[in-house]
Amino acid sequence: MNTTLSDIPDIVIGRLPVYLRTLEIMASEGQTVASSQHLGMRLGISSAQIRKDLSHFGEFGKQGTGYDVAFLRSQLEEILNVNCVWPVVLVGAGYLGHALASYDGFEQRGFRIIALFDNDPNKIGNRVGDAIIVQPTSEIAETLRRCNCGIGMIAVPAQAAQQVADALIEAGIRSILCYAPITLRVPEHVRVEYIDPVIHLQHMTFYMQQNCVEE
Amino acid sequence: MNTTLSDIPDIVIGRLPVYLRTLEIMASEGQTVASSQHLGMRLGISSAQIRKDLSHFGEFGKQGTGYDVAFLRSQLEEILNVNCVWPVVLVGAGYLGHALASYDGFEQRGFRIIALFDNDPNKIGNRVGDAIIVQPTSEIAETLRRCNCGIGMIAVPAQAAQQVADALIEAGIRSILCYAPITLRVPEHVRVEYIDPVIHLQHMTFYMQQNCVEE
DNA sequence: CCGCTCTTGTGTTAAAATTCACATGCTAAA
DNA sequence: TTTAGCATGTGAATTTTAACACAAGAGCGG
Repeated sequence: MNTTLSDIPDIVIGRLPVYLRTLEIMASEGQTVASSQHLGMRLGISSAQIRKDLSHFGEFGKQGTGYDVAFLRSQLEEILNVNCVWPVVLVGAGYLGHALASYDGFEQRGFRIIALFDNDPNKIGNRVGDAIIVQPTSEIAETLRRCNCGIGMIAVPAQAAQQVADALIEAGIRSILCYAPITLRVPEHVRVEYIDPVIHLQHMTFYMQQNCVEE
Repeated sequence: MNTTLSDIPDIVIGRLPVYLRTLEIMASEGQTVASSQHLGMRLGISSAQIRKDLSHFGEFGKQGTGYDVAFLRSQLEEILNVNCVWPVVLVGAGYLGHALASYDGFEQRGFRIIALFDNDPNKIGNRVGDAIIVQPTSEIAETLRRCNCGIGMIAVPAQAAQQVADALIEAGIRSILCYAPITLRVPEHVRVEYIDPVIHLQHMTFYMQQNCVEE
């Protein structure tokens, strides 16, 4: 650990949440220590990569033993800034929006959906999940400001997604997780990540011959 | 193009679906040609990378003009094996399973969910989406064989996911798209990709200071 | 036909990511 | 205490990925 945070490769950062997720599971299984080799086997990556990744942030292991699961977990939570709960707003109250708003896996891993927006008058006012009421998209800006919320998720149809992104950006969003199958145009200071299952499926079919029927 | 398909880096393959998706959108916008620079601007990557990626598969462009959108699209569809419709089975009929089963964006991009499984007796027999009936998980093997289906999606809670994956593998699945927040243990010949929104959110929060409240 | 502009495809270079390999140090058992 | 077995952290080597830069070709206006 002799570099500044901004020098650490983004690809390394991208693996840390996977390490953290695995440590959570191992903790729930009652395991108290984990070697880089053990972790690597579990994740299908090399032990050297895990050690090198972690070494960017400090020395968390003990020679001859490995890593203390609880300790490394807390260190990773701190590094990733998830030893707390981040408010997140969600736009889109379709099937996907419902699924996300109802998902109970966010809270324990650092996130809480605090608002759900849609511009369908039939949906506005409906309750989704335990405590979320669908609000009109016109209230995005105010909610973001009031809750000091920097993260948005977009779960609207592709043709509406850029417009929604623009509204979020205008309201000061800093990070967007986009489920719509498009690449958003955003200013430099806004980070966007994408989830599109078809991208993954098409990646898979490249390696699959045969078995493709119809049309 | 002087290499075999297996020599092409996986990271290159991973970008092709993004190119294809963008070409589909451009086509729907009425654009007939696209230069690598134009495409690169739109995607936030360099034009050189796009040209180099495509050059693994052939020469699709025209100097001075760029690429014909319809032609490049059809070439990419062929390369990715999505000029057809792949049958896909889905396991898990919770909120997420409903969202996926109801999503109309699969069909036009090469995939059709042909079966939905769950082991909750209260869900079995229910209709989801237009034509899908929830079946018991015990029927996975037979359905896979009957439909000659090689792709599965897992949308069950984390603690059930490995068991579901094992059943799919036992039934001869070749690729799995896993929405459960765990890393699956699978044999060499089975390809797995993962979708976990929290991984993306935690990647984002690394770069976000402040604004994290509570707990 | 000429000259200018544009864009591809690719050889080369540069940068980034991963793996190797080992000195160092901890643990446990005898 | 000594010895054998492990596992870390990290420079160095290797492999992979991305960027550069340009010759060659196409289009277009005059």
